[in-house]
Amino acid sequence: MSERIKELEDRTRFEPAQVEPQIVERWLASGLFHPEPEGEASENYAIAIPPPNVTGSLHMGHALNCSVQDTLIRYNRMKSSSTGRTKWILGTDHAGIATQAQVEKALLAEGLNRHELGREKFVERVWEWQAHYGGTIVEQFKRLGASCDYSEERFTLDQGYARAVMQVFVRLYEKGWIYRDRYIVNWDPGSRSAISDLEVEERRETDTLYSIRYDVEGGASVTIATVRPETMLGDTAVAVHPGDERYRSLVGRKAILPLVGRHLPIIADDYVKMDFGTGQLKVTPAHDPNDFEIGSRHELDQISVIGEDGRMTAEAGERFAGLTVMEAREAVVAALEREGRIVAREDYEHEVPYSHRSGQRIEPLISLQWFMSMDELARPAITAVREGQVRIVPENHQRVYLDWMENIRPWCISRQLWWGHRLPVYYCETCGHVTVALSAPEACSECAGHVRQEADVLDTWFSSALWPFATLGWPQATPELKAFYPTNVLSTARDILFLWVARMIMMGIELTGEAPFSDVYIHSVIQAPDGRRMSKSLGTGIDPLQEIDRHGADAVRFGLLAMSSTQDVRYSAEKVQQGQALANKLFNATRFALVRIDASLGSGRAAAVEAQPLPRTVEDRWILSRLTGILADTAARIERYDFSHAALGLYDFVYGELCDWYLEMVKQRLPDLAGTDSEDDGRQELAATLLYVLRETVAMAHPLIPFVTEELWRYLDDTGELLAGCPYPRAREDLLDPQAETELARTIEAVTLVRGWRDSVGARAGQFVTARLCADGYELTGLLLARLARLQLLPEDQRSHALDPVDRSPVNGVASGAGGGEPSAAAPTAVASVPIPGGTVEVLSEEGLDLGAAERRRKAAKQKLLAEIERVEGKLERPGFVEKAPAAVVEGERERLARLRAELEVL
RNA sequence: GGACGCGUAGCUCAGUGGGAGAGCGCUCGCUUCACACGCGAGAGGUCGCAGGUUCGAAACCCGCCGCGUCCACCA
Repeated sequence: MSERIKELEDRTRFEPAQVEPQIVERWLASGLFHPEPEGEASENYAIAIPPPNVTGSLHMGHALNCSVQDTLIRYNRMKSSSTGRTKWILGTDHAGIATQAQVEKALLAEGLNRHELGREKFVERVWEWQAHYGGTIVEQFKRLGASCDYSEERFTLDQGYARAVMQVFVRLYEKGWIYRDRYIVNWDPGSRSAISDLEVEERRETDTLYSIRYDVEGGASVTIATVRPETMLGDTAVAVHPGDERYRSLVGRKAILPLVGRHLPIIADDYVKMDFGTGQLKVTPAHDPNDFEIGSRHELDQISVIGEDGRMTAEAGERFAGLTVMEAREAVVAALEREGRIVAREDYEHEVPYSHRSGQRIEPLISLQWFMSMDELARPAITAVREGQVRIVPENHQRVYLDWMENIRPWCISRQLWWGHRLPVYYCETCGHVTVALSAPEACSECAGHVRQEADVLDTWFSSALWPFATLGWPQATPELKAFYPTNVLSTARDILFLWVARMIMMGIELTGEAPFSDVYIHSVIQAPDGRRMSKSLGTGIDPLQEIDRHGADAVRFGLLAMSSTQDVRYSAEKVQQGQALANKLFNATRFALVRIDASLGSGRAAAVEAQPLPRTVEDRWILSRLTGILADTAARIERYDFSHAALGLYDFVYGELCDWYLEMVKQRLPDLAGTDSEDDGRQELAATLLYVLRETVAMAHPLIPFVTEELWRYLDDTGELLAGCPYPRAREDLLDPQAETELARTIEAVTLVRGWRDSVGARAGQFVTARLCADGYELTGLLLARLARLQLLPEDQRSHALDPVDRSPVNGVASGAGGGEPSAAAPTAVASVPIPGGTVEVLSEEGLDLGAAERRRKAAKQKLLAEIERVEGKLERPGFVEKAPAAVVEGERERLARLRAELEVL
C-alpha cells in the first residue's frame, strides 16, 4: 500500500481546522489567484469585490457574498483554465464617516477631540489606525477560501486611486455637472456633516402634534399644526391651498408670528393638503425640505434658527439661542402656553429621519454644499439596463432600479469630514475666484491672491463609484484594464443598489464608455434565525468566523449558499451542518474507495486513475448516467446564479445516489487485501469507473466546497496539481443511459419496500430472509436486490434468472447457495409475499418473524391501495377528463391504475 | 402611501397545473469490514384565509390576513 493512501486510511473524519490553513497556504503559493493581464476582457472573467470598510470585520453578509463570488470565480477559473484568465479584484474602502467616527471615539477615550489635534495630525492618526486595525477583513476572506487576487490589493485612498478620483471631479466640473449651491440638506449633527438622501433612515416614532394659533393682522387667526414647535421661530409664511374656499379671504394678508412678532405673508400653494388638520400650514424654508421648495416658489426669506452644532442660533432670538433643539422645543411650548396659543395637543405617529451613519436625528438645514446633477449621467445608465447590456438578477430588481433612476435627484457629494478625498477646489482669499484643478494653483489666476483649498471631502460613494476601473489603473490604459474591464458580474446585497451599483454604472459609462459589468447579481439578505435583522446592536448577529471554527469553511459556504434561495432568508444552522456532513461524507467515500482500490490493485492503481470509465454492470452504467446529469445541472445552476439548488443538488447526488446506493452496490466488487488474487476479475475496470466518478464529483463540487475537495485531490490525482487550477468537468452525453436509470430506479424502490417489510416483521438487522423472487425486470439487478435487502434467494420459480455469469457469480455467492445447495423436491410454500415493482418477493421462512405484524401491515397496505385505486378511478371517470386532458396524461393514469390493480392482486 | 419577497411536516425551506418532498428534530432498529458529523425503517401536512379560471389548483388570477425588506417630502 502506498504511503499516501496509508496515511489517509487512519483519518476517519474530515477535520477542517487542521487542513484548511495548509490549503490556503498552497493556494496562495501557487500563484493561481493572480492572473497575468493578458488577452481581452471578452475572453477573460473578472469580478470586482465590493470593497469592505478597511477597519471592518467579516459579517454574515460578507460571508455570503464571498461564497457567491468565489463559487463563480472558481467555476470560471476551472472552466476556462486553458482559454482565459480569471481575476477577482480585491481591495478595501476608506469609508469616510465610519472610519473617522471610530478614530474619534478612540481619541475621546484619551480625552482628545479632532479639533484639538488639528486636521493634519488627525488624518495621520487615521492612517495609523488603519495600519493597525485595517486589513483584518482580508485575512478573514482567506479563511473562507475566497480566491481573490491578494497580490494586488487596492485601497480607495491609494495615490493612484486618488488621482483617478480627482480627475473625475475636474472632468465633471468642467462639464458643468458638479456645482456649488446653498440648498437644504440632511444635516447629521453626529458627524457634523451633510449626508445624502440614501444615508437617511426613517424610524416610526410618536411625538406630540401641537396646534398653535397665530393672529392675523386686522383680526381673525390661523391655526397651524406641528410636531416641531421650535422651528416656528424660523417661519416666514403661512400657506393654504389655492382652491380652499374657507381661506380665500386670508390670502395676501399677514399673520403675526407669536413670540417673535414677525409678520408672515399668507400665501396659496398646491402643496398644502386641505384635509389635513385645519388646512393651514406654517412654512419654515430653512428647516424643512418641503417648505424650502415652497419658499423658492414664493421667494420667501430663509431664516436659519438651528445651527450645524444642533443648537439654536442667534436668529432664534435671545431667549432661545444656544439651547439644544429639544430644550428649545420645551421652552417654545412653555412660552406659547403662557400666551394661551396652544389650541390642542395630541399623540402623533410619524416617520422621523435619522442618520444611518451616526444614529443621530437629522436636522434639515440650509448649507453651502457641492452637488452633482445626475440627469445626464442617468440617461445612458437607464438605457443600458433597459436594453439588457446590464442584466439585473433576479429580474424584479430591474424595475426598482429603473424607478429610482428615472426620478433621480442631485447628489450632495461634499462631506464636512477630514478623512477622505479633499475636493480639488481652491478659493482665492482675496477675490473669491474658484479654481478647480488637479493640483493647487500657485496663486489666484484672476488677482494673484492667496488660494485656499476647500476643506470638505467627497462622499465615500463618489470614490467607490469608480471601483471596477480605478482599481485596474484607469485613467491610464493599463494592460490590466484591457484584460479585465468591463468585469463580468457584480454581486451585492440590494441595500446598496442605488448607493453604489447605480452610480458605478453611471460613472462607468460616462468615463470609460462601457458599463462596468454585464450582470448584477443581488443576493439574499440573511436574517437572524428569529426573522429579525441580523445586527450587532440588536444582539442578533452570528459571527461567521465562529461558525467556520465550529463547522469548517466548506460547511459555512455550503450552508449560506443552500439557504439563500429568496429575497430574505433566515439563518439556518441546519444547512451549515448539512454542509459539514457533506464534506465529511465525500471525504469518507473517497477514502474508502482509494484504500480499497489501493489494497486491491497495488501499483495498478495509477493506471486506473488515468483510465476512462469502463462500465461492466448496470449499476456502473447507472452511476455514470446520473453523474452526467448532475454535472450538467450543477454547471447550469451556477451559471444562472441558482446557488441554493447547485448546493442542494450536489448533496442529494453524493448522499442519495453515490454513497447510499452506488458504493453499497459495488462494495463487494472491491475486495480487501486479504481476499485478492491476481486474476483479472473486473477490479481494474471497476476501479477505473469508481475513480472517474469520484474525480468528476470532487472537481464539480470544488467551486462550492473548495477545501475538502482540494484535500481529496491530493489523493485522487498523482500529478501534484492543485484542483483549483484544473479544468471543470464536462457532462458527457455518451454516458447517459436511460435504460440503466429505469432499472435502478425500480430496484431501489424494491429494496426499500422489502426493507420496510423486514422492519415491520422484526427481522434482525443482519438476518438473511429466505425468499423467492417472482418478478420481471430484475435480470440484471436481482442479486443487488438480494444483497441490499438481505434476502437469500431460492432459484426455483425465479423469473429473473438471466444473470450475467461473468459479472455476478464470483462476486455474490448468494445466488446459488441459498438453501445450502439442497433445494427440496417440492418448492416451499410462501408464508408472506411482498409486492415490489413488477412482481413480488415470496418469503419462504418464518423463522423469528412476527407474521402477525406482517399481516397487519398487509391489511394496512391494502386499505391504502384501495383508496388510491378509488382516487384514480374517480379521476378517470370525471366528466371531461378523458376528452380534455392531454392523451399522455390520460394514458399515464390508466397505466397507473393497471399497476395498482396488479399490486392489489398480489396482496 | 408605493414596490418587492415570504406564509407547505415541530423548525428551516424545496416543489409552481395532473401521484405532497428534503435537511434538522422526533420514534423504532442497527458498534453491518468508508463515515455514529454514520446506516436502515417510520410517524408527522384541511400546502395562511376566502373567491375565481380549469376536466383538474399547493401551484395561475383577484381579494383579504400575517411576517419581512426597500423606496417615498403630508405638517
